[in-house]
Amino acid sequence: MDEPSTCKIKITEYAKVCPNANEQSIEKKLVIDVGAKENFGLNDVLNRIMQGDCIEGMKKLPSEIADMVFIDPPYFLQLQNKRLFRWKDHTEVNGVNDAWDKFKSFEQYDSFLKNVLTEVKRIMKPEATVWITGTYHNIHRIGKIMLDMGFWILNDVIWFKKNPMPNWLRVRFTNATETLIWAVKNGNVKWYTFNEHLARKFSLEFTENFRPVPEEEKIGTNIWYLPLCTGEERLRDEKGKKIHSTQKPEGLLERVILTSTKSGDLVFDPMAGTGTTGYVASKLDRNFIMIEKEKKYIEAAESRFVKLWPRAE
Amino acid sequence: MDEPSTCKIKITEYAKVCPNANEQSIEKKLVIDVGAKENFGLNDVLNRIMQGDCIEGMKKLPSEIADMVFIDPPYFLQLQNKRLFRWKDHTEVNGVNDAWDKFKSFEQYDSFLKNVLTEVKRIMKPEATVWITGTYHNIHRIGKIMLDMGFWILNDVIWFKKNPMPNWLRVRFTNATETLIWAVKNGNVKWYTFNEHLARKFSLEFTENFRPVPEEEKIGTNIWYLPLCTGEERLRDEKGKKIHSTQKPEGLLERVILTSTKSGDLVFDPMAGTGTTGYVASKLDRNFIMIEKEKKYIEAAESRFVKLWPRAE
DNA sequence: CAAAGTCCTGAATCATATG
DNA sequence: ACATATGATTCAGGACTTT
Repeated sequence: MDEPSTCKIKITEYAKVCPNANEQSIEKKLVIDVGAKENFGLNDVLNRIMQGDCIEGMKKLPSEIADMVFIDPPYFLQLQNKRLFRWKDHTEVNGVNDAWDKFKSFEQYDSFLKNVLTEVKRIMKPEATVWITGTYHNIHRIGKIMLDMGFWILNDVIWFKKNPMPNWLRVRFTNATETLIWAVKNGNVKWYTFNEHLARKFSLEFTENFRPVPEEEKIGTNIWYLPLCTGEERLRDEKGKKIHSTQKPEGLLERVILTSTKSGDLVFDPMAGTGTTGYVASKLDRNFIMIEKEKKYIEAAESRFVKLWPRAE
Repeated sequence: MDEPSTCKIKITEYAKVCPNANEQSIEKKLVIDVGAKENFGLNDVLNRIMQGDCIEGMKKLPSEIADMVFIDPPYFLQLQNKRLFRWKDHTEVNGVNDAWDKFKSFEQYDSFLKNVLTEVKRIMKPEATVWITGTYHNIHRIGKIMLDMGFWILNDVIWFKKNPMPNWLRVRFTNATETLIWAVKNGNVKWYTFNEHLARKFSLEFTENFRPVPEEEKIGTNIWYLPLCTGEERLRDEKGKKIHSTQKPEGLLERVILTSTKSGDLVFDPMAGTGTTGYVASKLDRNFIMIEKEKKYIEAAESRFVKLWPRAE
């Protein structure tokens, strides 16, 4: 809209930050090891992915640098190693079974999230906002921790999935939603960014496909109607296997970023996975800093940026 | 559907339970004081409202009697009075400001809810389910407590309000949802009641508002699209002032009761307010036990039952 | 080439019975 | 406590295949 682009980084600007950038090494330069320095300045990490533990990485970052933080933590699904088959074709449902989603106890999970949120709070600018995703497995634990830490919740935003996996044993409602908590550091923060006209647009996008919407009805509600991450967008390996079991759709990040940041803002993601947050941020003229531990996810993220950013001359 | 009506209580049956029932005193007999006895048997309280403190009342009830429990607790909106008026009900400055929603701290709120849930768990039959409502102010605290207590969450159900109060200051998304947690006592419970065909029906109503009605029913997703409690349904005093600031719509209780109970089941509500739970349960051929402290709410509830139940001969 | 049909799969705490 | 077999059929979106 009418926000000025203050510090947009594309490859030419990016090269200034990373002076040794060249055509052959661009993929390397996107990534910086968390252990590379004692502490990182903003220019060390701007529009880069820090490879390593997120707590360690965050502790090395300056305070009050991020305009918005997006956190997609492990959900701690506790699937109990049960296997679920589709009767029709005897195929097995490929659920989340990653090591990073396993915790020994609620206490351990809570402790991890509290440590994350403590550093996140420090890294946030005074007027910054934070988004965090979850389902009923984890979102309540997170919300409770945030309230206890003084975070002030602005909204619960409901992601209503267009194409959820149906509950075909019919023992529950089909779980078609995820919840995003949107919050500021405390109740005194008033000047955070909220682009209300875009919130309206996203809220009514699906309604308007089906019927005319009266003007008075055009409010930006806290429900987003979006499909899962599938098709071309889903990152897969040579064998066609999905690289990350819970890759978020770009559309979700677009909504998060467009409603809660301005052009040129700095978006921080401490658990980046395949880098959807920074990738979308960059496409939308925002800057980013991301942290991710697993190499295979980082490599997938790199492949996205290589396509996005033209090579340096 | 095809469930037999096992122990439906209308006024004639009710008179058997309360042998001194007669035309003049029916309204009194609906209510029983929590202090009336040391302990209550099922027949003492079946289809009656216990007047008094809910913890005290629950402690006097037998174990494992309820097939389903519905809890509409205080939401604890009071942290910073300035913000409240934006978020609750139709009135602008005159939102929820009731004594029952005031707690001194998160700890006090948590403690209250934990005590409630401890008794609720005891009162639930082994295969019973429990519903509890909230917004982002309180639902996360409740969810966390429930998980810690071993409750096993089946679903988050999102009540998407047809007519939420618009956020006219445009500083947040319009908060158009409330969340209901639906749970069993622990993860081993498998034979709880879930009427999947009705879940589908309710889910379809959402769809109907946004697109042409499909030929076949959709899956039963965890989103319900319902208006707030307004109009005729809203209980008001002589001056037209609403009696309860957060009266739940009957449609919400219909969905809760129809999807998770069978005809003849016993529904328990420890914080009954104006008695919507028992009123709807009774209309749907379920039995109820309710507890409520405030006399003005109980009188409003009585007025509903007087209309519902014909006088005894 | 368009249209229609097939196949696969998704953050899922999805059941029961028999060894 | 595991592991395995059985049972009996959900849906939207997208990629792919066939007509």
